[in-house]
Amino acid sequence: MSMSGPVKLADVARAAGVSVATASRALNGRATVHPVLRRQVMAAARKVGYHPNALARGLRTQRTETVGIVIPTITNPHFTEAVQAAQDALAAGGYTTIVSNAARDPQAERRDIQVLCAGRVDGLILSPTQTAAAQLLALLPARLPVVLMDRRIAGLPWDSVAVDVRAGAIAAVAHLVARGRRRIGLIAGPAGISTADEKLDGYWAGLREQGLAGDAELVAPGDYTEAGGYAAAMRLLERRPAPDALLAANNVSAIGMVKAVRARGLRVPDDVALIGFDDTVWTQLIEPALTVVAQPVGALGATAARLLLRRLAGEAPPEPQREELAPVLVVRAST
Amino acid sequence: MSMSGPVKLADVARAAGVSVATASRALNGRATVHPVLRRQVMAAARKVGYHPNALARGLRTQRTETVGIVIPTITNPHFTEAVQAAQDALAAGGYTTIVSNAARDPQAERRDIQVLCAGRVDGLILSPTQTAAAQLLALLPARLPVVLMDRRIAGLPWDSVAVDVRAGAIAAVAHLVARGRRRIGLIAGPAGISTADEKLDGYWAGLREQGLAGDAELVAPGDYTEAGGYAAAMRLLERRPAPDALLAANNVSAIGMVKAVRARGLRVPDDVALIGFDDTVWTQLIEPALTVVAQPVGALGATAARLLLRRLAGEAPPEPQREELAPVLVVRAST
DNA sequence: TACAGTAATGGAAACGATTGCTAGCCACAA
DNA sequence: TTGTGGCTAGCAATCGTTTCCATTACTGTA
Repeated sequence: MSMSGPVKLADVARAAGVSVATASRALNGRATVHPVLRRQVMAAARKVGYHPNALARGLRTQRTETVGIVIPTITNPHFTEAVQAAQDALAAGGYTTIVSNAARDPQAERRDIQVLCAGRVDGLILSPTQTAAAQLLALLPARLPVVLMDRRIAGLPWDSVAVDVRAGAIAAVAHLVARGRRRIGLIAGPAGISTADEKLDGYWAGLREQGLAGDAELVAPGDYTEAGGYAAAMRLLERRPAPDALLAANNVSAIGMVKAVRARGLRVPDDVALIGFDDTVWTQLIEPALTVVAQPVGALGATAARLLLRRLAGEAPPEPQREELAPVLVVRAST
Repeated sequence: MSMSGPVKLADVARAAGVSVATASRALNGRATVHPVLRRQVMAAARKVGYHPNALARGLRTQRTETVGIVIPTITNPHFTEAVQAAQDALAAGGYTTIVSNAARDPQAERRDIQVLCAGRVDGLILSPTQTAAAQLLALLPARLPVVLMDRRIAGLPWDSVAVDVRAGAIAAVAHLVARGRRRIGLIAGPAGISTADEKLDGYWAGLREQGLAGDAELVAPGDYTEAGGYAAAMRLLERRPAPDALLAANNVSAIGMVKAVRARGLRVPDDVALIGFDDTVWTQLIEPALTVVAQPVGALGATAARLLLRRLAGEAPPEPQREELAPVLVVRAST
């Protein structure tokens, strides 16, 4: 019973008194196996505690029924909600999902991507952060179906889905101006990431649309972290004349923004109005509740999954599909 | 160039003018291969865009350098922070990590566990929710190193690490009583999950230690969800005499608790004091800030990783190790 | 020059599954 | 009795690596 290594198909076959081939067919529900033998095999498998080796099976069939999802941080609800939704959709399509959070450094990201795609998955959903387009292409097997989620990267022949955050930023600026704000500070995201670039672009476009010149001094570089958001907000609040509104480029830096405003003892929205990106759990719990550009993160994941499933089924047109989701400005007490 | 299927080692060997054996040795940095040939092979590999097939390699070597982590929900920071920490520790040990969130139903949980462990990983970190001990044992290959994280399950021969939440609940009750509270309501977790059971146990033990009889009417069954927490809090607040304090068994149900108290228009802590479990991002942002039993979730993950790495290295004693981490009561304005 | 000893290479056997092909068996009809 | 055909079961090839083992080439010494 407790002899050598893991129990394999051959053990089942021996216990059932049949060949490996028959055992395999019986367990996989293949047609041509006698009902009696099938039952024998099933019983034997249970008795010896058989678990098929996914590696061997995948090697032979060239399919793993598994897709990989690579996200920058597993601790940001923006991504985990998307993953959750993607996972549900993929499960409905018969695929299991494995998640890898890259974060850390570019090298780790590349390594993680490589580990995942080296034959382990049938497809990939990617939200790359640090790795350039050319490198990504070189990293992945040419034929592997890939969907970019929450990222746009020029020159990659893959489907992609993203939220129109440029429009979101424009809407946020318009809303603030409608509330009488004129000096709007932006806590930007890291340059080079498509979402950050688009938000910055939308910020300027929004000001232009409102007939405002804007002030480069009111744009503080950030890095999508709480500490970065705090520091950026602090710097912006020192500008003179002072900003009468702040816009944080993502949910994490918004936390830093809120803390900075409180540390300064400013009243919201009287002294300064606040807007964040992404509607996370705490935005309605704080006082005053935070106005946000809500992103349909669930739809983000679900759409990515849908695109990938279509590719996997071979039903997608050859040219890359490009889906765009609309954000929603949720107005609350902070503006 | 763009011919059939994925490029394999044989292609590299052909391009470099060597045998597959030599190509393999060169790429793996094995000793006995001539420097010149090695360079040739490396160059050839890069040129043809070679990526080793992890399935084939794993099949041959019987190792994947990968560990799996199965958690109930990827959207709860309690788990994602632990995963993050575990991942860092495992990466330092040379392992990559794949995460699977089970949630949904018991069947999905079992399927996910099985998918992961079927030869794909060298070890497993598990926070099982729905699956009974006996089933778990049957599910996994006998020799697979497993660590239970944030769960205690009797009768399983595996290492485990958990927070002493019983002590946490006792401390919470003691603190409330010291603040003059006598009717303490508990929004419990789902019975059967070790953390929920221990918190409940600690709640009663805490009352006993304070010389209070307690009142079964003040314990509301919950399910670790926001909706459940809201409903439970609402029910508790209807009791007469009314509770003068509420304790929520986890971070998610605490959100429901806070919202219920606000919906009732009660003042915190004057009308009712509040305590939650787990110190998440919003606990300091709300007004008044929430007193919590903070759990060392990072240490939870790191410890799980450490235990697993020891097992993988074969350095662990045969009997299951059992680590316990201490929670910390963080007193804020809500009590 | 011959020989021993070392270093480097290639052939081929695993790893554990799936599956095309062949062949045995049996019933039935001629 | 013999031929035909439909079910089934088994043999053996295959997936892409790694690695054991044998073999070859080369170095240095007697």
